[in-house]
Amino acid sequence: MTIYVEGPIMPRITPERREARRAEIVAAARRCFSRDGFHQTSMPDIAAEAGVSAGAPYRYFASKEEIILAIASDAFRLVFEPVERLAARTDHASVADLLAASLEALNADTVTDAAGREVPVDELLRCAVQSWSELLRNDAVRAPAVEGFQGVLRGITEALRRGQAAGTVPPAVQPERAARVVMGLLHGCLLQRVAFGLTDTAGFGDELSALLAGVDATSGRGGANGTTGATPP
Amino acid sequence: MTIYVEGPIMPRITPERREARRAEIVAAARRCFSRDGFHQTSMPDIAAEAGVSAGAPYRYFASKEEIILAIASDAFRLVFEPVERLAARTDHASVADLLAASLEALNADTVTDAAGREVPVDELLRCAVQSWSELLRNDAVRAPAVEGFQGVLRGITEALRRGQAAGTVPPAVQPERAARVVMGLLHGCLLQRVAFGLTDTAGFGDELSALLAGVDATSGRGGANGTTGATPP
Amino acid sequence: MTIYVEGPIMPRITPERREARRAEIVAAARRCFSRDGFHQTSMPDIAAEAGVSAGAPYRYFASKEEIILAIASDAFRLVFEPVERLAARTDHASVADLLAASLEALNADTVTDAAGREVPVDELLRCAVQSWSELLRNDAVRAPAVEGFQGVLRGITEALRRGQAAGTVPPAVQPERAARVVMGLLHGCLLQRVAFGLTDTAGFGDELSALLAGVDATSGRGGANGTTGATPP
Amino acid sequence: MTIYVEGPIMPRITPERREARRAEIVAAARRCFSRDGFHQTSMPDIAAEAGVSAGAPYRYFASKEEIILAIASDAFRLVFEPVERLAARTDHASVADLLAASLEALNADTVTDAAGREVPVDELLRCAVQSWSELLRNDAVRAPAVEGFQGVLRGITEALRRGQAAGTVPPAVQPERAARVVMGLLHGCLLQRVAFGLTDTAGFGDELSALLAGVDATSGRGGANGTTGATPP
DNA sequence: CATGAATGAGCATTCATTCAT
DNA sequence: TATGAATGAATGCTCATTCAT
Repeated sequence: MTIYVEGPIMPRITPERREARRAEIVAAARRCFSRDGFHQTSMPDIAAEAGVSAGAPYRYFASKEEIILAIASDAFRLVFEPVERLAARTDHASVADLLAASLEALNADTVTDAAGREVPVDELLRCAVQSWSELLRNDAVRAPAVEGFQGVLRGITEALRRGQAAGTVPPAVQPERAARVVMGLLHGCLLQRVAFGLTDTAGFGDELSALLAGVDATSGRGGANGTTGATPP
Repeated sequence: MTIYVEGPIMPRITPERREARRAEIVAAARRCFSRDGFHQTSMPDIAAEAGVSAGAPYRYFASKEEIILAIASDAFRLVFEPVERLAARTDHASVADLLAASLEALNADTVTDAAGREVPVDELLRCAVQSWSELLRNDAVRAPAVEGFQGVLRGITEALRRGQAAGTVPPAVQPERAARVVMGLLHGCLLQRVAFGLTDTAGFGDELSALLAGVDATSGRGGANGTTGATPP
Repeated sequence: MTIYVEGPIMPRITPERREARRAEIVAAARRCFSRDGFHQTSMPDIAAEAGVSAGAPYRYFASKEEIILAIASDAFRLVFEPVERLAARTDHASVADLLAASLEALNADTVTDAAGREVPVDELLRCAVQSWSELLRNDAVRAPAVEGFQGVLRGITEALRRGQAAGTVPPAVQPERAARVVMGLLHGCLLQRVAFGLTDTAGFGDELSALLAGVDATSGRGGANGTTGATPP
Repeated sequence: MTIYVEGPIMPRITPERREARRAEIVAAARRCFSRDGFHQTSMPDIAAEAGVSAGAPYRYFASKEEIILAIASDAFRLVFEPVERLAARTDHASVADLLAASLEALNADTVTDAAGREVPVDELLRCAVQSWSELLRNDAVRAPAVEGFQGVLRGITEALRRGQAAGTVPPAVQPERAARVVMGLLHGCLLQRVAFGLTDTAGFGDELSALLAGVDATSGRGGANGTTGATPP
């Protein structure tokens, strides 16, 4: 005898499984994009890399652009989050500290994403560089990127203000401008690593410290500062 | 309509005319690339923008990639040349001077190319960002770009060494690393300008000076702003 | 959620329930087809409109074509049945009577199908027009449609013959040809209603009467109505 | 020596050649559509039928829909033009004359299009039936079709009014309604020919005459129309 | 039985490139 | 030389259908 209860029938795959599948597709897309670029990668390429059929990605993303957007977001988050986190919690960070914190993420081999999955940093950084191109002409990429960037800038600015109050940041520093310098160095370092083959990013942060500290160190001397072209006799 | 009588072989157009035509095509491509991106621009788009037939660009460039390459080269040259030039000729440049010199180019509205033609800086910078994506996976773009970058780096390094000898650069500075910091700031600033809408690049260079000078300032000197080459005794 | 215990084979749903489900799917398909056309409607569209899963329609129909076939049949039946019914039972119908009977169905808002379900006439008529396209190249649609059409034609022909015997149809009328005229007017009227926006189908039938009666009128006799074929010598 | 005059260079193909090529593609599409239907015909099918490459049709039509539209227009024109032409020039047409004129076109094997090319009538009529489906949900097809239809209706209406003035149309006829009857019969006849396999459209028009004349005949005037085989003495 | 994820062939369309004129 | 028509492979995406759960 058959007993049955009317009611909605459960989906064939659990939300976890679905999420895992989506992540596989994202990971495959990231590998493809990192290797071949957003526009040299076709949707069939992504499907093949993920080991699924050509139609499968469309059950998880409405379009190729949506995949690009997801990966660009991940990439920007990787770059922005560490420095934002430090900026949020410290009251006596120096400029060099903030930069060092942000560069740290670039030096890791992998990061762990929100769902606990390991993601190769190098892939994400290569996607980040491509996302810069993308945001030039794609509002869906630009808007959140710009907003995220401004958020980080604000975070750093505030941290520097607190640092000035705490005496760890020189009073002559203009927080808004310095925040841009920190982000500029971060982006510049990122680019050197992935595009120009200079993977030694550690020295990068160190050198800013050295530049500042070096001046400081010599500060017995007067015009230790390089800007002063005219060092007095 | 063209009427012509066959005769002894001679170029149908003068070399000057040919060069001008090529430049028109490059300029059209640059406008398209700047507006729509390398891969969203089709060859017919470029031809239409240049006001020539679909086949015409192929008489000047073997392929679309070659046009991209030409424009990427122009873009990299714009970024590298000013700082390289300063580095080559000065014996007592400070770190901030070098950065200021390189940022200057980014602030102009137009530059003059090798053939004396005016080129909008903004277009070139947008193409530069896209070229970064391109060089990730295109050897023809990467090789000269990396070489150019290393050349600039060497130039700055040498200039800093000479600066240390001259006393305008603190001895604690490591020239190789500092050169990378300068280029990192240059690229970071460029990106902020074209991708994140922060066009105030002037303050950017100023702030590095301030950071350095600020430290200095704490050691007794007031001059908050590093750009002032002329610090009185 | 469905809980069930295996047991002796028995239908999981009652035949009534199954039939009702099938009817829902047909109704959903009819709405979709009427709105978007046979070929702009996808199977997922139909399933969604019916509120069932994508696979469900395949438990009732082997293919999309079978659904089209079912609906085309309904549509043709709607058009053919009323006139066939009148033709079958009358012994003294005039040409105009037959036409009027067939047009009546087109003027209703809904009809009741074999299972007693209300079906919007407009939906069915729109499907009928599409079925004409379909039968041009689909034998499964054409064969029954042509057979049905010929059946109606025969029915009308016979009715006209009986009418001639009864004196309600003029002897000069050729029954086969007149039957085609009746059906032609029916189809033409249908098309005007659904495709050309002329919903006033009532006047349509009236006018044929007028045309016939009008001629009659000019010949001196009062018989205002063409249905009165019975002009005695 | 080469003499040349600057100026626009002529296109490689003459406008005539271009027009001929376009006509070939239209003819190929018409054959495909007539055989397989609008939506079962793919663009590659059309290109192959025309003996050109897959991309070629896009140099003449922006999209598949545009090809459909062009052919639907041709089809509607074929149906509307003959009756419209007669209606425009006659002052003493009878209802039967107008119908006969419009049916004549359906009986031809080929018609000559605006550019003087022979077009098989059967193909066009099959496309006409499909266009009826198309106009149900495609505004680009519907708008001109409805407008054309209303134009013909007006033309017939006016002709009937003039006929009433001339005494060739009975005064009891309501011109608007009769015009719709004429068009309804035309469409119904068309459908019988292409969809239901009844190619004898001649008898169709004859019978309307018979229906009218038959009545008339009984009133003493004699067999007005040759179709009425059975004119009693 | 019912679900809905998955498949994979197919489609409309684009575009880098060629080449007859 | 310059033109622009033509090519044909490739792309993003859809959808009828299947089948494991």
